[in-house]
Amino acid sequence: MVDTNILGCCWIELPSGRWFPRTSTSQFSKTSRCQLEVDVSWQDFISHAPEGDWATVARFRIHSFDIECAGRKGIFPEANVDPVIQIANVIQLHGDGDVLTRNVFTLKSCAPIGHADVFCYDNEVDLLCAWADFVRELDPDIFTGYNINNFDFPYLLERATYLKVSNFEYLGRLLNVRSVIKETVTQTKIGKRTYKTINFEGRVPYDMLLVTKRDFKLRSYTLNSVCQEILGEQKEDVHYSIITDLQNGDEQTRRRLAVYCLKDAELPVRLLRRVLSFTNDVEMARVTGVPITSLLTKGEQVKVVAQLLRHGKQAGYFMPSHQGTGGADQFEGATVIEPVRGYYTDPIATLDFSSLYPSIMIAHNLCYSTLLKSTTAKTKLGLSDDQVTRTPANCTFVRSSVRSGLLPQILQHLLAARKKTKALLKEAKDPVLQAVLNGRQLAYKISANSVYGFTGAQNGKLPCLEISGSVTAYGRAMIEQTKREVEAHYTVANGYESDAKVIYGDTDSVMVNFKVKTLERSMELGREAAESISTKFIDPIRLEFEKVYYPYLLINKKRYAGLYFTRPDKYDKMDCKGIETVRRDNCPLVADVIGTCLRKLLIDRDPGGATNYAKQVISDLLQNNVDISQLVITKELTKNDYAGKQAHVELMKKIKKRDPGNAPKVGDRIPYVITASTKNAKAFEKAEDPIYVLENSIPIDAKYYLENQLSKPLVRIFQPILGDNAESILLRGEHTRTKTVVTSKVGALAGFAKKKEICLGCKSVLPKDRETEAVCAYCRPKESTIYQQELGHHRMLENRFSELFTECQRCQGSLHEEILCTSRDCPIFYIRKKVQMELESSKMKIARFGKPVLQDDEMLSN
DNA sequence: GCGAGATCCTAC
DNA sequence: TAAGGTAGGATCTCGC
Repeated sequence: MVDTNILGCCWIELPSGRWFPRTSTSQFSKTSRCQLEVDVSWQDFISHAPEGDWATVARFRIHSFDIECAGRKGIFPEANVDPVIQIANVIQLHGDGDVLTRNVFTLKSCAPIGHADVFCYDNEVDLLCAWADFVRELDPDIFTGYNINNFDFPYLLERATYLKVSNFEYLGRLLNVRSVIKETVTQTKIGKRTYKTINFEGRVPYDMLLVTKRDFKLRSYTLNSVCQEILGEQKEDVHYSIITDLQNGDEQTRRRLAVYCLKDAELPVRLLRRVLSFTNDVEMARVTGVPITSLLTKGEQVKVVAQLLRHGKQAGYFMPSHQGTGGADQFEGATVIEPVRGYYTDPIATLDFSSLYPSIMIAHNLCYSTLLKSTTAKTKLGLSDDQVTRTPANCTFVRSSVRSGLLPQILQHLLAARKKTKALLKEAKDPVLQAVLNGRQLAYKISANSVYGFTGAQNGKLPCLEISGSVTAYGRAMIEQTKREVEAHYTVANGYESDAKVIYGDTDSVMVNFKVKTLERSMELGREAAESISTKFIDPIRLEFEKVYYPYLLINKKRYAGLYFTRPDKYDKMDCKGIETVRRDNCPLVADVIGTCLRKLLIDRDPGGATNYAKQVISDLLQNNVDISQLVITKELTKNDYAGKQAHVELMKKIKKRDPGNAPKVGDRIPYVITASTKNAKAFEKAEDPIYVLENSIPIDAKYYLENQLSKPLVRIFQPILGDNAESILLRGEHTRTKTVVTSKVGALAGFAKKKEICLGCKSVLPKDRETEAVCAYCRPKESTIYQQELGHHRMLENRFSELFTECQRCQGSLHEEILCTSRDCPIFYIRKKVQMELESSKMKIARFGKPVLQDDEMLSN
């Protein structure tokens, strides 16, 4: 055996020519082989299905369910105390439009439901037993629901164990194998976290909460909010404290609960049908060779490891088991070209390296198995200069003529497979097949891109900073070279109309101002430049012309907006990068205003209209005419211990005391609004739960929203267009005068402040002895007219309220029941609440006019 | 008032 | 044995 460990980081060459890990045999059998075995076990029966066999995917049986438990006030349900009272089930075949079955298992009687079977049980043990039997008989391929991994499944299993329900836990397809909760406690730098995993041999738990969190960037991830965003429909949101009351009522209130529960089981199925994520995940599982569940519960690493194992085995390699060094040295990343900030009314062409990092790794044969670790390795192995490559990061790799690396092979396979899939996609007619192929080509792309990250993951399975550092170093050199080539070639001296200028670039792209007037010419030059510069790089590195921005607003590094053209005749979209419109850490008001202003500026090219609009919004804001749902800021709670004080963290602590059952946990996004308070109060002291604010009429700090939320983003987008007086135009003017704020029901002063009654006609303060009257002496002659006005206003509010009420009833699917919904994601909820308050106050105003006088016809009719 | 540091979220 | 990476803007708190 020849030890050549200088070649490669930890590989040993055996006489047979095969490559084995340097780790001992015992370690190998404990880790690598285990992984290989798991890799081809039953778990990914789907991922090993033949690649062309997409039709089988469409017939998987999906079982979606949702449980309700009777919790206690202020306490999150605990499985050894609070009973499971209902389980709703919805069954569907994947790819089918129609639901096969709907049913609900209830504790105690429940009135019949038109569209679902109802099974009632007198005791909980029978209910759970029957449900488990139902699952086994149904024999689903896929379990789904919303938050089933972290709530419904663990709760059911814990509850069944507590109640000693016999045989409940046999929920998988293997006889005699129980589904058990495995808890792993991990200590990260973020804090202590426990993960729960449950085995269901032969079935795939596919939690839609995990899917939406992974695939969509949303302000809120409640089922309600997600459905609103993705399906465009709301569901009612019943506060957990009401559920117990409904259960303790009669068969009608339990039916009410069952309908609610059924909806929660049905929505995940609809989500699944809409987002096609399962199809994509099946493809991803096939491409990478990872069980589908891992795609939701684990990170990017497992995919790369699985591919390394699969391809490595084929090529005769074994993967070494790496001991995490916990190293913390960072390596240098990509270059971001210093932007030439401004508003461009010339077309700006964008050139991109496609799949930059994968193509670098292929082009330079960067791999664990081609790295020369020591400086003497080259001479020791007798390699000549043209057999090795020295990277800009000062690392040496052997060329593919000596040995072709494993990573480049994997990447080539992925890129070639993607190309093939895209060609098939072009010819595909069937929409299901199109979706499958699109998912597959996407999986190939994502897979290829995560290989680089894997080599740079220091706490990962097999980090190799020589590779990742070299990749980024090549990238930096390439973007610089591209910039130089463009600016050197496209000059007046070379016969072009102007000297081209690279105004910005990030990692793998350059934005070029060719200083030409038309889209056509810019595209033509862009294509030409991409073509000619590509020839200066090694295969398969390619620079491509992708799009033209016209006009283009370049605010800062990683912050810009522009109209995106791929053809000269019509823009594809307005593209915003890094600007408030795409960020979730501000309130919707800011995102909407900035979005609208940008559209007015870039699409309509109407700066006047944009400023007027912005001024109007500022005026509305200061006059409290902006709906509270527009002012809700959400931020993610990312850890348990924070160094400094922050609004969302302090609010979380407040809610924990007030309503512990509803307290947010790490990983949740916390919604809050900023309320008016003492003058120099910090923002974290003024943050409050939007619903609490609404229910207690706490005034909003409009000034905060103007000064700390709206003003800077507005100035940033207007300044490049209007110049330095943008700020004075927008923020100082008649429209910024403030109106008095509504008084609060809570707070230190609320008990002392005595509201002075004013005349409903001229708004003058009424003298003390006439406070109960509606108008002052001066307005007395006009009293009838003023009354009519108030009445008209009151009626308008009544109509508005009844419209909103009907809308909520429609949402909850019933027109003759009380509305229980308190969804903090629903704008209608906020408006309904607000109109209700206004209606109350209007009623009181009208009462001040006294009893209607009978002679008045108008009043008689009321 | 200013700068450092923490934090969030995004671009690539 | 849980975990792709770095660059970077914006905002807020806190200490000076």
